[in-house]
Amino acid sequence: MPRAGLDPAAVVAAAAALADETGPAGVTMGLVAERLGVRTPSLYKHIDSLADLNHGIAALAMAEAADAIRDAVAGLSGRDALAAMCRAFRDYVLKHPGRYAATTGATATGPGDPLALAGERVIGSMAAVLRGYRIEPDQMNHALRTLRSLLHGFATLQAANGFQWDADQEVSFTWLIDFAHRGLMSMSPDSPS
Amino acid sequence: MPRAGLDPAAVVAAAAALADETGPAGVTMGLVAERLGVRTPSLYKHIDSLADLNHGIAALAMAEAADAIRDAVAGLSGRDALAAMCRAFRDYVLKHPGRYAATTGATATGPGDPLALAGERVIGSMAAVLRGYRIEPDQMNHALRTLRSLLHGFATLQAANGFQWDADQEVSFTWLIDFAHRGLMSMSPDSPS
DNA sequence: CAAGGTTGGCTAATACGATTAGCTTTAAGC
DNA sequence: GCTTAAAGCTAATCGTATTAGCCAACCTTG
Repeated sequence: MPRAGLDPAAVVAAAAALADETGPAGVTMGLVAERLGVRTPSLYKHIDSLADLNHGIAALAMAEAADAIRDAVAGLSGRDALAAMCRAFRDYVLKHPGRYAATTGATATGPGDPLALAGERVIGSMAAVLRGYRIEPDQMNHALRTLRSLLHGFATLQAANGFQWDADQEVSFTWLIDFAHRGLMSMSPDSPS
Repeated sequence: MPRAGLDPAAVVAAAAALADETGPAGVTMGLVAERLGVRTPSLYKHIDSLADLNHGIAALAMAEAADAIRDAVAGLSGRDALAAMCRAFRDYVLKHPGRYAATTGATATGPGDPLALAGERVIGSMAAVLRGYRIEPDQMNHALRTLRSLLHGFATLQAANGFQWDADQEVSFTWLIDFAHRGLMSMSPDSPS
């Protein structure tokens, strides 16, 4: 019996692809194994458990999202950077709804956890964008959380088809970006109360 | 063997309580049955499946959230209404993280689905609050989606302990409300671009 | 190149949770 | 007091995660 040449990253990658196709609940050890041309128990040579596999998918998704955002905002600033970041994040989640869904509920085990590190990279790119707005330094964390909430919320709701009625979601997202831009502008210290 | 006097609502209520205590993954037919003093198969006299039970939990959570928001904004308008609504929603999710988590991923089966109806009630209260801002009628849907995304995102991230660093989350939420208020104000048609 | 140990795959077995089948008793209505 | 639908039970089935233990394939080292 020839070897399949697997490693943890390959298993996680196959599971992530499966998650995107079937949804997070469709990620089963049997299906992942089948896709890799291997029997189910063999997966345990590379991952600890299904929970561990989901954690790996979440870390992969967060890292890919961080890359997408970093690339999107490179060379941009101000409102252009904000818009590019929002779209990059939203596009990533729409393109990979299953693996991003794995991040909801996944909790980092510690500061060195790849999931935590990837999350830090996302936050870092967001912070760079926010530097284009005149936010007081001691309010930066609040602004980051708010922005992250806005994007996470929109992306997950849209990915889950949570928006029932059918006004164009692309127009809504453009509206959201405008709203965020104006809100951030008005939070600068010399803006009227 | 005396009867337990169950009905679908009682089963869903017990499951929802369990979800809050153990997380959504902890909701198992066996545990729900045990909590109701009944054997597992008996639950199937009241619900169709575990998926059906989760759907019921989601509908319950959405209905309770709708009630909380309705009560919170009663008699208020403008910025006060916005703040009260945001806090009511956030507080509800923090108080019932498990059952609210059931709404992510639950999808309404049709227009008459209780989950859809409860969602409409939430949207309705949000729309009432937004009427205090001068939003163009054809942009109301965009504003609703944006507001919902913001709240859903913040509440779920906080409930999942997704905010790693430890700046006071209450202060962050106050900042978020201020941000939303200013953003909405500036989206009025006579505001500068 | 041959020996030996480590790794990655396999089959078989176990455990647990969801679900179904079919029986029995309760309780509600006539 | 009967009849009957509903609500509970036990027993059985099935799918999925996980573990145990075996064997072949690769890598190392002489």
